[in-house]
Amino acid sequence: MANCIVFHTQIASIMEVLANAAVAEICKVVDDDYAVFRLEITQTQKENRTLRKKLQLLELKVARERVLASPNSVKIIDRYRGMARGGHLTGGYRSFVKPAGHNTWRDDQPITVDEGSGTSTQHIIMIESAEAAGPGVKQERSEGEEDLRHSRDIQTGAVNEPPVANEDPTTPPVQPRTRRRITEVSGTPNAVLKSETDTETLTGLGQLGCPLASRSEYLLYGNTSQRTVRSHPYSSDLLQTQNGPSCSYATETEMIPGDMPLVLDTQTNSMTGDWNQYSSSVYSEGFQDNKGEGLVVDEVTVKVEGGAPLTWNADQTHLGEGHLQGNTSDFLDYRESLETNLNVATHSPLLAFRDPDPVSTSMAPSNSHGRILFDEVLNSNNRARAQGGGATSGNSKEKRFLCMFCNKGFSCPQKVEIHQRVHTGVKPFSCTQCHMHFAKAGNLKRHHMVHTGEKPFSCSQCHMRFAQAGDLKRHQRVHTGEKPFSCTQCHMRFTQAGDLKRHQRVHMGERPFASTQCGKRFSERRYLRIHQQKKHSTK
DNA sequence: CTGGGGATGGGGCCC
DNA sequence: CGGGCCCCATCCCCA
Repeated sequence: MANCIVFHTQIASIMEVLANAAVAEICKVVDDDYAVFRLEITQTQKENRTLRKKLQLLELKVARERVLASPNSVKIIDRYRGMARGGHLTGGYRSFVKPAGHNTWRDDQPITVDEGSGTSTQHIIMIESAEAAGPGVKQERSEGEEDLRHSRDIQTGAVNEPPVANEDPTTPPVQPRTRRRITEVSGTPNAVLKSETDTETLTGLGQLGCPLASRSEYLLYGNTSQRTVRSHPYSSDLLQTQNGPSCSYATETEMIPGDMPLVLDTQTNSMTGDWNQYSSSVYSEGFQDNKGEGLVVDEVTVKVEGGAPLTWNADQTHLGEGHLQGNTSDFLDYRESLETNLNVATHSPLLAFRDPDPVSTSMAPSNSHGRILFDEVLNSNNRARAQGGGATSGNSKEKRFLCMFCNKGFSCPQKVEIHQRVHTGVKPFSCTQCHMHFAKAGNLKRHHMVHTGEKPFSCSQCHMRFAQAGDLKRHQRVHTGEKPFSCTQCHMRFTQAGDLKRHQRVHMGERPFASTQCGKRFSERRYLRIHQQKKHSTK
């Protein structure tokens, strides 16, 4: 019995020793592998850092070479720079900026009053062809001395506080603080787009490493998104890291994507009513030139060639609900497209500094907008074709001017500028007799017939008259019986495409209009409206 | 739910 | 190059 006990004790001790040995072995193996793994990670990270630095150096070098080689090839021109230097920009010019369909106007919305004749707030960015090596964008500082002062103002201001105008210190910051009557803002030189980059405007570019493009083939036409950063409440953080007042670009190391403030988070307000915050920061240099003050514009005179000056009175603040119901969703759709299309987002003013992905943001040396655009253009052709709009080469009329929002190609920069109003919501042409605003002069002219009652198109088969030829054409299907739009799911045929589309909701069971109160959904907006009216009357 | 007209948005072409 | 115009698509509203 005693032997048996001793035997069991021995077995137990042996097993314990074996178990300990096994655990030790396992631990050793794990530790070894872990150490190796960590070592590999560390080495990879070091390699990445080294390569990144090399890449930056190379790009900087190429950029400088290009600046020396071709000083005139890329222009981002502020036609108002001269005004700013002359000290006449205390009020700035206003960008009449509104997201398409944003159905409320605020007094402080900046206003742009020009047609695509080269008198807009936007800038042109020329982009190198895909064949050219290295980044091909140079950006001309546009604010000039005004901007430098602005930068200093921000830098000396309190961190995380929005820029405050000096004109009226009694007014709370960010609130509209001045009311100005602006006239003849469109009287700026039309030749801006053709002007050459002078040497003065190159100041600071060497630091920026934003190169000039030679033999430019594609042009992106747009805004400088760094403005978004500057007007952002956190922008002072970014600005304070800059090397000099002439440089408004932060380098990659300065603008750590992961730590980057999400501009859109703030600007999301713009989608829910504070569009002005976005529009001012991105599109209105007047805003910048006024050190961030929110501006109130009472009245703007739009000079339209051959016509009487058109005025928009800010007191007529609201666009008609009916006119904008659809457009609101248009803008939201656009925003959604930006958010779901990273390629677009990288150069969108909305999202230019939003991307927290260090890879995408590090694409650009110094995070320069130009490089982002450059990268974008390299990929633009296929996408533009996919979007059905932008053939950028191979056409009889080469469309080498690209929209910076959707990459659609146009044959000349003015067309791009006009087209980009689709995205920016800029509507420089205002009706003198109502609140309506239009992106194109022709649309305003056409709209004018609403007020005059002019209906030059008369039906030959009935008494009906129409203001537009297309309306007459559409009407004549009533007489001809032509119903070119047929439902694929039933026998129904329609004279209008919209009728077919509306009808197809019957089959789809689509109910896109939901009540915000009870969530009940309707196939058409009017049913929702009726429902809400009923709810309202029962309260 | 359909028919039909009013009106705007926006691209393209022409002068 | 810029303006004007045409045209199509689309939305909206009312009957």
